[in-house]
Amino acid sequence: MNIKDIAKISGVGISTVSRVLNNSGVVSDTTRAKVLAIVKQYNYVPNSNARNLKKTQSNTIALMVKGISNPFFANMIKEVERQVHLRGCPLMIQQVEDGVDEIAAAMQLIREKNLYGVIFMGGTYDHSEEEFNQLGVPFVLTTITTMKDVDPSAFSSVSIDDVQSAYKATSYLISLGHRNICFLARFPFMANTIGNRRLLGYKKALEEHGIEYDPALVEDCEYAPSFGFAAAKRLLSKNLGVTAMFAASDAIAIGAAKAVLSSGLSIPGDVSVVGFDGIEMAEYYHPSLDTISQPGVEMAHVSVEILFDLIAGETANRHVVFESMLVKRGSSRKVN
Amino acid sequence: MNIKDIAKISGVGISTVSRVLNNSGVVSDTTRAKVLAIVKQYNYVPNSNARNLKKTQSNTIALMVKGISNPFFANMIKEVERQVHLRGCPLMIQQVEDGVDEIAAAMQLIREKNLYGVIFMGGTYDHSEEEFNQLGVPFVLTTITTMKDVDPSAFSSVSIDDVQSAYKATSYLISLGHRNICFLARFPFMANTIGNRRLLGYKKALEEHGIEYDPALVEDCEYAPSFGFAAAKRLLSKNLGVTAMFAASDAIAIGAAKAVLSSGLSIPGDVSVVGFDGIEMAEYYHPSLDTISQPGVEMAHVSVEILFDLIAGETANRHVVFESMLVKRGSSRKVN
DNA sequence: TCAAGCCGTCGAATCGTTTCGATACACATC
DNA sequence: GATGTGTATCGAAACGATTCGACGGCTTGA
Repeated sequence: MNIKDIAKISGVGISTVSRVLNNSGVVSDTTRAKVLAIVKQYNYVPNSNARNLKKTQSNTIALMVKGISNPFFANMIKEVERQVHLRGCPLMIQQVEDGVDEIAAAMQLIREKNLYGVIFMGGTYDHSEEEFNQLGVPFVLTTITTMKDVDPSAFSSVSIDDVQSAYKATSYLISLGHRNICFLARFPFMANTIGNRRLLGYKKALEEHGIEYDPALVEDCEYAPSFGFAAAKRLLSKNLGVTAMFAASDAIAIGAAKAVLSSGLSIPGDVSVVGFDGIEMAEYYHPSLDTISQPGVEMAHVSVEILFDLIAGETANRHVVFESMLVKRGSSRKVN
Repeated sequence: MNIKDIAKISGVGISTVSRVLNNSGVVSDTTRAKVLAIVKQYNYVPNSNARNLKKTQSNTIALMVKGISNPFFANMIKEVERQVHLRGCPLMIQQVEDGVDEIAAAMQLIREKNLYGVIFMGGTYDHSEEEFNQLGVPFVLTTITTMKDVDPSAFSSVSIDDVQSAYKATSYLISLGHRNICFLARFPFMANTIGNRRLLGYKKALEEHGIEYDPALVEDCEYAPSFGFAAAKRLLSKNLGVTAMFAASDAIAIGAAKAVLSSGLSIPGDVSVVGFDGIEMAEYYHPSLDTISQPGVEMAHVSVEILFDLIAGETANRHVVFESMLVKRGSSRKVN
């Protein structure tokens, strides 16, 4: 069943059917009604391959994401899918494995599928302005840090201020009287990752309060409970008198908390713990974990909004920086 | 840059380029090398809209899923994406909102995009054999229950035995001496959902051990911590002398555990808790939660495998039922 | 009455592939 | 030298949509 069949059955020309379906050009009301009836009757759906071929553009949006199963991302993906779907577009999701060039992967997809737009989510991008520009379709960087100094007018982005957020968390712990605060995050061998940016905030808070930075208090670990657990175990075994832990994700915090609790220490009695992200599980941990919460759903929502604005012809790139929120639930306490 | 350009630059015919790119037909080694060099030089990627149009079939796989952000699903989705990607196919993900007809949504996508195949993940399907058959492309049902009695030869599926798994968990708690065991799951107003199937197993275990089934011990709640928390609170307030809780998901179990712990009761001292799924967070909860673990990654893997077998021409449908595993970690204890 | 203008419609060309039938050449066979 | 058999290649016709230029018939005003 194709447009030709519909045309024949309706007794009109092919182009008339096309115009009815696309609401373009002029069609008399009677013809329109007639055609729509036939379309409905035969349950006809236009073939998007043909349509996209002719228009040299598809309505598909691609999401390039690092780590689909990360709960914070999963939540954002859900909202991205919902919003994109709401706008009548299919969503293609591609996971970017470590070591894969995200832009190159997206380029391939764009050329192959004539994509409508791309959302990049998570990770650190080592790309120049030209590489971004080569994409040739609208795109938005969501919760992404860039290694190279890219001119902000060359792309749109949605993020939080990682330095400031980590500063906030660390300052909070310091204000509670903590001095030996450790920091758990992932520090790959490159600059300006999320881990490094949060480390900057951590250091800044220490410095401002006259606390010397001790590298032994910083542990490298991936953003998952098992790694947080191991990292916290390593830290505790160093006997540095740690009274507080700040983790760069709730998943890490949960693992770290487990390490603390299973060592017979209490939270927040012996060790205070603050996480990052604001995932639901952290709230239902026992004790409920304090955290720096990111408005993931809004961030996803705005990302899609910006993308479709760009698609609609908006030329000015936008950079939306959301405010993170320190959520106090009871996994930290005052010491003296 | 299209195939015509490549042909012209290489000094060969269009069809020769096509044959080189598709490894079909005969092409001399020298010509092949020459063409491939040009393709590489110009970074040419065939337009899949044109290709799919001509072949009236795309290489795109669609995943229809209920609740992307559910951690158990998120983990499976990750593996599905990886496996599909590995086979060189793009993955389209569509979230199925409550009340939406999954098959109809898939149908639309199939017609529109000439899909290669579809994986349905999660939920309860109220569809007849004919409706499934109408899809017209290979498909696999993963962790899905069906309301209608569909002839098993009409579809492929990957699942665990929900009745047996719930039976296993309940029997375990009974063997530890528990009598007042409550059960938390979602019971929508329809038959044969996952919740209902697990309820069957729960009941069967009770019956076999001569324990009378008490509806007051069963609470309806969605598969998320907040609902588990609320449900457990409700239960505890009934003062039924509950000594054990069996939750139909780890997310529920985490919420329920929180309710128990924050009521001043201990786990497993006062109440034993057993979850379902085997997500990472449950292991790092404190105490680590016992659970019925499903091999999600393998299930995802096998789903993709079956799908591609079907695409490759396999005609026999397969039903793979995985074994669930009772994982004991310390959130249950013996009572007398 | 006729030219001008508008409305509604049509058909043909086009998008970038795949694929089938045709062709051109080299070489062996009789 | 005519015929047959491969091998390597080519061109043209699809696939199913969009869109532009053209056209027929109607109204309108001079």
